[in-house]
Amino acid sequence: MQSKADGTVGKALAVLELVAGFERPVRFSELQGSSDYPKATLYRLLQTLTKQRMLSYDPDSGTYTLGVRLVCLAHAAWKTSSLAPIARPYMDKLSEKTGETVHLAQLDHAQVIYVDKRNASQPLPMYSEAGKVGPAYCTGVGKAMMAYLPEDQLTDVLVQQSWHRFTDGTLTNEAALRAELVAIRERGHAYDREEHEPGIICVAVPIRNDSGRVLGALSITSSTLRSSLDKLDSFVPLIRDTTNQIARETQNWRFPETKSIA
Amino acid sequence: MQSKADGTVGKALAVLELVAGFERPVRFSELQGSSDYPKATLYRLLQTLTKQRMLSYDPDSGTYTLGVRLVCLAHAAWKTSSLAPIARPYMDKLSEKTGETVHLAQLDHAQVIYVDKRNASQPLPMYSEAGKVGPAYCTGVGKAMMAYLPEDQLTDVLVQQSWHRFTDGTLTNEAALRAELVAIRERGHAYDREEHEPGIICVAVPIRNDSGRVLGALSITSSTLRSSLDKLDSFVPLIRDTTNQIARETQNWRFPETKSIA
DNA sequence: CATTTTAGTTTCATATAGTGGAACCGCATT
DNA sequence: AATGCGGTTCCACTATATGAAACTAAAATG
Repeated sequence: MQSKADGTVGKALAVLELVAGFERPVRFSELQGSSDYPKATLYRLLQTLTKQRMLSYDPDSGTYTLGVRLVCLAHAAWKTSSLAPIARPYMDKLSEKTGETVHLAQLDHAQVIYVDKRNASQPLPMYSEAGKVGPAYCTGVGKAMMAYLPEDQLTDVLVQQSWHRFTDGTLTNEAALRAELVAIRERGHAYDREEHEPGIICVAVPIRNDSGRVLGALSITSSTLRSSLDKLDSFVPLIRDTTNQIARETQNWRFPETKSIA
Repeated sequence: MQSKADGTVGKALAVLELVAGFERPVRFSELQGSSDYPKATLYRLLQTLTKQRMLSYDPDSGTYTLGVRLVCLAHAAWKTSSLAPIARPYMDKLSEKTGETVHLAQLDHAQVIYVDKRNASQPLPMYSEAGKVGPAYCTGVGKAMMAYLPEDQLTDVLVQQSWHRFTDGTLTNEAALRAELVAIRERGHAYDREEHEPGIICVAVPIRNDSGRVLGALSITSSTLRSSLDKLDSFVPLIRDTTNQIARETQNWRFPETKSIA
C-alpha cells in the first residue's frame, strides 16, 4: 500500500503518514488493514513512534493519533524552512491593499504546499490552511514556480503530475502546460483560469533569489463573481514588488549569525 | 549531546531535533560539532532524512533545514491530535466576549504546549505561536492540567520540572506546587499570579473528558496594567462553560465514522 | 457456560540495515 | 606543489529490525 520506503526511518515515516491519512484517532487493526507491513513489524513501529512521542496512544480507546512532538517540530520547520515568517508582513500589506485573498506557496516534490494565507475580509483560520497541499499543474502558484525551474527538475516534476481534469480549463497534458510555462516566463506571472475550481481565478508570481532559484510563489485569488483576470492583472506590479522584497530579505536571512567557534 | 535514543528512528529524530534547534539553515560541520554521532553516521542520517523530505538540503549554501513534509504532517496532526479544531469556534466566541487573549494548551511529557491562541484586539500571528512550549509548573494552563492528573503521572511530571525562579511569585519546589494544586482542585481553576512573567496574569480551566482525563486547558491572559485577578475571576463561569462544551464535543469526535470494511 | 473469534502483544532465530574508523575527494589557502 | 578543511564514500562488523508463529485477553457466539 505504501510506496517504496527504504530504511527503517522511511518505514516509520510511512506509518506516520498512514496515521495522518486517517485524520482521526485510529486503531491498530485499521492501520494493519491499510498497510502491507506484517503485524509485528507495524506494531513495533507504532511503539517506537509512540515512545518517541511522534504518535500518541490513547489507552482508553486504544487508538493512535499524531503526537505533539510533531507539532513542535513543525513549529520550528515553519519558522525556519519556509518563507512564511519573512513573508508575513508583506502578505499583510498586500492583502490589505488588494482586499483579496493572498496565498504563499512553496514547491515540494511535485506538489504545491500552501504555507500561509491571508484574507483581507475576515481573519482566517490560518493554521488549518497552512500545510495544505495542492496539485502543481493546475494552480497559479504551481505554474508560476514550475515556469522557472531548471529543466531537469521540471521534467521530474512534470512526470509526477496526475493531469486530472478538474474543470474544462484544466491543462491535462505536458505539452499544453509547457506552452503555458513559456507564456508565463514571457509575461513574468501565471494565471489560474478556473483550472482547478470553477469560478476561482488567480494571478501568481514566483519568488526567486538572486541566483534565480525558485523559493516559492505569491498569488492573489478571487472569484469570477467578484473579479476578473483583467482586474487581477492590475495587481501584478504590486505582487511583483512584494515578491522582490521578500526575495531580497531571504538573502540576509540565510546566515543571521555565523556561530562563533571557540 | 542528545539524550538516550534507542533505535534508528530515535536517532533520526534526534538529528531532526538537532537541526530544529539551530532555528536556521545549518551546515554539516555545525551539526557534527553539536552531536556525538560519528561523522559517517550523522551524514547518513541526514541523507536519509533529506531523502524522506523531513529535511531539505540547499546545495547553494550546503545547508540543511527542516523540510516541508513536517509542515504537512503537522497540518494533519493539528486537525486530529489536538483539541484545536474543535475548540476553535469556542475560542473565537470566548475571546470576543472577554476581549482578552485566550490560550489553548495541552500537556505533553512535562511541558505545556500551546496549540492555539486568540487575541480579540488584533488578528494574531497564530502559527508562530502554536507549537510553542512552556514550563508546566509556573503557567496557569500547566497547573490547571496538573491538578487533575492521576498521581503516578503527576509525580512523573513533577520530577521533570526545572523549578527555575522566573519571578518572585514562581513556585520553586514540589511542596509549594502540590499545595497549590489542592487549592486548584478545590476551586476548579488555576491562576497565574505573575509566576512566569512579571505583570502577566491569567486564569485557566482544565478540559476534561467524561472519564476525568485531562485533555488540555483554556486560559484567559491579561496584564496587571489592564486587569486584575479579580477581574479575570469574573470570566471563570464563562471559561468553564466553554471547556465543558469542548469536552462534550470531543466525545463525539473520537470515531466520526467506523470505516466500513469490505 | 464452554467455545470460537477477534484484537493486540510477545518470542526468537534469522536477515537486514545501520555503524563508524579510515580512506578519499575536491577545493580553497598557503 | 603542499596543506588543511568540509564533505563524501568504503566496507568489515554487528546491532537492529524482521516476521512467522505462538500466545493472551477479551469479546462474540452457540
